[in-house]
Amino acid sequence: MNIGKAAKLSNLTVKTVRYYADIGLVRPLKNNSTGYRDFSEDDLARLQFVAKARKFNFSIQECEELLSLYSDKNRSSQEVKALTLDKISEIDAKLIELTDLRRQLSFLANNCKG
Amino acid sequence: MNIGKAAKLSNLTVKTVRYYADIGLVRPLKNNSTGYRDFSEDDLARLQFVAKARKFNFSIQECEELLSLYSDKNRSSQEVKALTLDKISEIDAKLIELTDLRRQLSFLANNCKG
DNA sequence: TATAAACTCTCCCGTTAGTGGAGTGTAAAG
DNA sequence: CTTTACACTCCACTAACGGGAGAGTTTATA
Repeated sequence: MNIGKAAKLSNLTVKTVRYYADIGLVRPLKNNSTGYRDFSEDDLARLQFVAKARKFNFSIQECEELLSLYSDKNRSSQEVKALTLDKISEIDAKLIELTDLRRQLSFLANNCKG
Repeated sequence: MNIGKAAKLSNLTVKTVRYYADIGLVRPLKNNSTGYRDFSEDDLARLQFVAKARKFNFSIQECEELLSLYSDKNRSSQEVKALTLDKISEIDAKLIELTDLRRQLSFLANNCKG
């Protein structure tokens, strides 16, 4: 699929998708005559995953680590599992903090006469 | 308190705190003779709040809006309440997405022989 | 079939939210 | 009293994009 469709389906801008292709986060085929990028379903899945993870300040490098869980055959499964569990506990910490942030704001809203 | 303590208590780096002071997010007093910044408890509270909110990609501008809920007397309380409720629903959306991200990773970990 | 609209490309500069380091002054501990 | 820790300014650099120019491509429409 073309970049516009890939962007739409992953909730990213065309600019961002192009950037991700430039840094090798996805590697779409390139049409030799037109130069248009051609994104596969796998590319799309990666984009969708990154779009989510980036929202929570996982850096692009961390996204790459997480993506490698899907595809990298060079890692031992112990290593993969350990890394995954690690990221899950990071997410759990974020969930707690986010809930706390919500509580703070709720408190504000409730104590507001408006 | 000095910048080092403020940084430690807010889980930010000294550099970041200095940056926040530069852009006026906090306005510590300045010792005339030494040039050292002097952070109040209120400054600290602001720093702690921003430290949390920034983790979830609220921009600095949004952080300022949220901080104004605490202190800005020029806003009507309706306006304040509306803004707060708005941010709370953003947080709720983030909570859902984050939970979904966790689910995806858990699935990976469970299906991993490691 | 012409042509306009919509999409794509590369290139380059701008922005946000910082980080790193040099060079220098200040405070505290031995 | 001097070493160590902490503070300051200033400048350059980074990550992760966004804006827009200038040019080619594809699709819809007249």
